[in-house]
Amino acid sequence: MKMSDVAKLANVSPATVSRVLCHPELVSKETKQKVMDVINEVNYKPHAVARQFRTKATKIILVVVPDITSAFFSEVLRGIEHVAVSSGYQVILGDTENNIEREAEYINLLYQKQADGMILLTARLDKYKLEALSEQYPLVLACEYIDGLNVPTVSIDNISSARKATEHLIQLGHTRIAHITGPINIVLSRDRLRGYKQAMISHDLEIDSAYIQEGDQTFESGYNQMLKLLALELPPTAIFVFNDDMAMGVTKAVKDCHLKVPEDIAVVGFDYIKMSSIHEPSLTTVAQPKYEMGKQAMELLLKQISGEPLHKKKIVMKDELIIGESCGSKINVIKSLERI
Amino acid sequence: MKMSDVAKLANVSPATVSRVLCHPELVSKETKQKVMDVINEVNYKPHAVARQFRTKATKIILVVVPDITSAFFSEVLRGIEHVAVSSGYQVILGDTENNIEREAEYINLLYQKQADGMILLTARLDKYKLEALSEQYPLVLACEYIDGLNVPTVSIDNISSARKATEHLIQLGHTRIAHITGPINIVLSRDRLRGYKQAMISHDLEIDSAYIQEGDQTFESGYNQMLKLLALELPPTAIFVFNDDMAMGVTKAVKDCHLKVPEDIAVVGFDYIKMSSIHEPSLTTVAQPKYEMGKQAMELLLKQISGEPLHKKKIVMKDELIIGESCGSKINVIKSLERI
DNA sequence: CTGAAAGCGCTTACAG
DNA sequence: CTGAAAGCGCTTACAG
Repeated sequence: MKMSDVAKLANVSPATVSRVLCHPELVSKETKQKVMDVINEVNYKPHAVARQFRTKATKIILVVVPDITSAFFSEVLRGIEHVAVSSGYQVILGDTENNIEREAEYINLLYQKQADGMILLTARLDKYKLEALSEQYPLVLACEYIDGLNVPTVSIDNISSARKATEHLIQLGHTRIAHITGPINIVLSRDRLRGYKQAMISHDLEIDSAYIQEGDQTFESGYNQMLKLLALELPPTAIFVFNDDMAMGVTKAVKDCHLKVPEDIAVVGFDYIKMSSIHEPSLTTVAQPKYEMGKQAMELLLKQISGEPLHKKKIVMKDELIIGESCGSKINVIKSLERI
Repeated sequence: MKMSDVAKLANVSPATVSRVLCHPELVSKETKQKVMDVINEVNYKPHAVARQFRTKATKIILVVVPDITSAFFSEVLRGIEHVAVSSGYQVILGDTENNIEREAEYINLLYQKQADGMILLTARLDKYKLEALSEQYPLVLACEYIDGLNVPTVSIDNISSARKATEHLIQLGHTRIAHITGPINIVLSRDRLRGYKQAMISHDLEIDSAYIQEGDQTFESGYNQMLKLLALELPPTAIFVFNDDMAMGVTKAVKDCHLKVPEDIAVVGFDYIKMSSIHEPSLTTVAQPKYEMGKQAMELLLKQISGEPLHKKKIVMKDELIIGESCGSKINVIKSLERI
């Protein structure tokens, strides 16, 4: 059943059927009724691809994620999907499984006009390639970003949030504070490390390179890196960890060494994933507004698609230090005051 | 840049360019080379939608998920995506946020020929509607299913796995065994409840209706339902829980009542999500081969799309009882022997 | 307010 | 092995 069949049954031209569907305000009430009756009677559904082909708009956007099974990204994705669907867009999911080549492959979908725009939740590709791409197609970076890149981006200020997390430990009286970073080839890891260092330096605390270990984001690596730190001659009394998964691995390592969190070691994580409050002890951690970041990213993309000018290319979201039991402090929530 | 432009530059017809791209074996070596040179030089990418329109195949499949943020579904989804991408398909993500109407909306994408097929990870729609749909379009149910429905399905045998989980508790000597179900409008909940009852009856244990509580799958509801059970005059000594999220809520409730898992209450969960082994105590739980189920579902869908006859319409995957510390037993893994 | 006609960019059956 | 031509199902600028 196609549009011309509907037209015949309703005794109108295909153009009129199309107008009833796309621009009903251009059609007389009677004609509209007549056409709608036929459409409902035969349960006609317009052929989406034909429409896409004709209008040069797919109403599809592509979201590239480094790992869909991560509790963090799936929340962001949900925010994106929610806004997309309520704006009539569908979401193609691109899981790179942390593989840079797959990241590059998904970009082809844009060149092939399979999608009207793209949101990258991972930004490990070449800076200039991304910049060029962004000039040709609607593109938004979210969560991850690239320094000095002129592409619309939604993220938190990772440097300042890492600084605040570290300062929280300093304010509790700790001086031997370690840091487990994420993979150091990711900007997020470098920025959080920078925030940690800023806090240490501004409080005249020594940065001991043995206190800085690189993890790979997993529970296991948090566990292993913590064992290393505990084996030092002078182990740290507190640690700021790149993400909650590793922070949970850290507390496990502490327990396995017959020490206690927070009595012997204070721990701060990052992300405020669901498990961080269920975990025992519950984690003190930096919350990113995951769902909201997804929504903002999609809205930024929609603006680009519709050709609206962007007032702000960089949206910096507010983070929040959530105080759990893993540092032994009693305060409840320190909201970030900074805003850009 | 379109195909006819490439054709001009290469001094061939558009048909030949198309053949180079789609059926290179039909083109002479020299022509092929000449055309490929031009394609690379101008970086030509075929227009995906035009191709889809012409061939009546989108190379897109739709996956409908009740909740993308669930650790369980995101693993299944990853399995689907992996097979899809390596077969040249893209995945449109349909998150219903547990809303039946949104489930129905996504089905429209099939009627509008936006996708070549669909995998449903949720099956809450009308049975006959689904059966009719399955006759018209490639369709696979995975994880969830509908009794007596003649639609290709991938799942575990939930009744037998729930029976085994309950029997594990019985074998440890428990007689007062409770069960927290999932939302009872979902088949999975009803089937796991049935397995629980079968185990109790076949060991001549009384089924006390006060020992059966309905949860909503969340940590919080596991917590709340367990508090109810512990408030009974004669509380249970063991409990089989519909899923791991609720099982973690259960152990939290037990602790908050100054009791211990497994010493005072033994707990069995379901799903073997990542957290269940990190949790303390680690959970005894039923593992479903999540990733593998996703792969199988996609392969079943691909067969339907390519018109291959299906030997088996129902694929029943093996489950496995993972023994953690939450029941106090020492055995390691009881593999299910059943297979269909 | 409505219709006739063109055309979006490909692929493929047909002819040579 | 290659080309000319038709056509996939819509939408929209144009004419009336």
